Amino acid sequence: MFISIRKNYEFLNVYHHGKSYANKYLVMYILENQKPVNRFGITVSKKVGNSVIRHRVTRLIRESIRLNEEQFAIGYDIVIVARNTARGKKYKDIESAVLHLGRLHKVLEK
RNA sequence: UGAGUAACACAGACAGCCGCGCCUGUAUUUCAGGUACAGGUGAGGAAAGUCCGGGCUCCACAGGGCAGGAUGCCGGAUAACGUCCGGUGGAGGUGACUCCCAGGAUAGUGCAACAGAAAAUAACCGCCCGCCAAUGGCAGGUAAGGGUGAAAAGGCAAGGUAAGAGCUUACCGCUUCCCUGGUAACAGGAAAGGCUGUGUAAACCCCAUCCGGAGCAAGGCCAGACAGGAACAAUACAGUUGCCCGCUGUGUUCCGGGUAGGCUGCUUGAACCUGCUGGUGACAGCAGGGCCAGAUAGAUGGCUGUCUGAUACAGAACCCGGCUUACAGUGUUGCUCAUUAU
RNA sequence: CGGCGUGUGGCUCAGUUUGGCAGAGCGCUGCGUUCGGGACGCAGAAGCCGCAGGUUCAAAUCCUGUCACGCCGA
Repeated sequence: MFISIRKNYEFLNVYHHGKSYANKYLVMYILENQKPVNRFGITVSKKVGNSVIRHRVTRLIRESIRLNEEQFAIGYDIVIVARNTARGKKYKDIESAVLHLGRLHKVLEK
């Protein structure tokens, strides 16, 4: 499993000093961390829905990262924020949104 | 067959591949731990809302009084409850059945808008009688009638009367007492009384019963970091809630500085399943069986295939008993009513 | 886990304590005024008081449940 960002100050650091791109379903913040690994964080706000819907979106994003982790360049902190429109979407939609944002950030190696 | 009513049950399943948390075992290693492999296990009927009750932990092993809060027909169940069961009374339904915060208004206080004479110690119109200056006025009697209102001073009939009136009587209602049945609420019956009083207690209140406070971020252990200064006070301050008493302890407040960790509590329980017994029932007892989540930014997911079609509400966070609310689609059983056939 | 508050015309708020008529300002519509507009004056419309049930003769107000939003503490 990938290494996750856990503490609130780490999230705030990425929000304040990182670069962001967004598409229809997701927002991706990215910041270089001078480490030999990537760290990922997932944020789903209460506006997206109730606990079951938020958890579902979190799982889809996590699965997308797990299956595509080797494509990412090394040495970044990456935070993915789900938007309201992400509720109820299928796995293929979320995966393509993640890969699209990765290409915008030019961190995908393929 | 149709309509209805009540009580339950399910909440997608199976197979393959790739992944996650926990436990156990084996191997390895830098050995309070990490990694790899194998096996086992892994969200709900409401996990939800947090509306009640309890366990557990700490605070004087938990005290007294006032205040405050909750409950409210009777009996029972339970660890406890505002929950449940069985009755009583009332309401709805042809019925099965369902619903009801259902104590006290002669303990006291308050309120009853508008209309109406009057909203609670009744005389506006009307009716009757008397007097006078007589198509009118004054004094008195009268609650049968009128109109107002949500509600009008027991209802209705007969007797009675100047006109009337529980003034008297029959029936009904109410109150008191007695008898019978029932643990009781209450029901049935008999007698007496006089209708001296309406409604509201989900108005204040009274009565009875119950309630100490805080909450797993409770509480305990380990490791680590830092820097102290000022003010107040033993008639003070804190520990526990609003207040007082009692008890215990010695600090409290402000400024500045530091603090991003780990372990435990953490799941064997007033539990669950099956059967028997007792009880109308809630429930209780006995026997047997197995262990059935324990995460800590938070574990159940993705893809493919089959099953007509795969879809509702919704995610444990210390635990348990209830209540309330949300919910696609199904299934089972009992009972009631209507129609038809035999 | 514990506690508090707010839902009323299109918008911002009173009224709830002590039950009986739903109000104010801005905005909107019409008329007047002005050469025209603004300002001003006059008149008017617009609300099942978040939802459901109950108590009461009568509920925005009292009681119960529920929904949404906001805030505070650990």
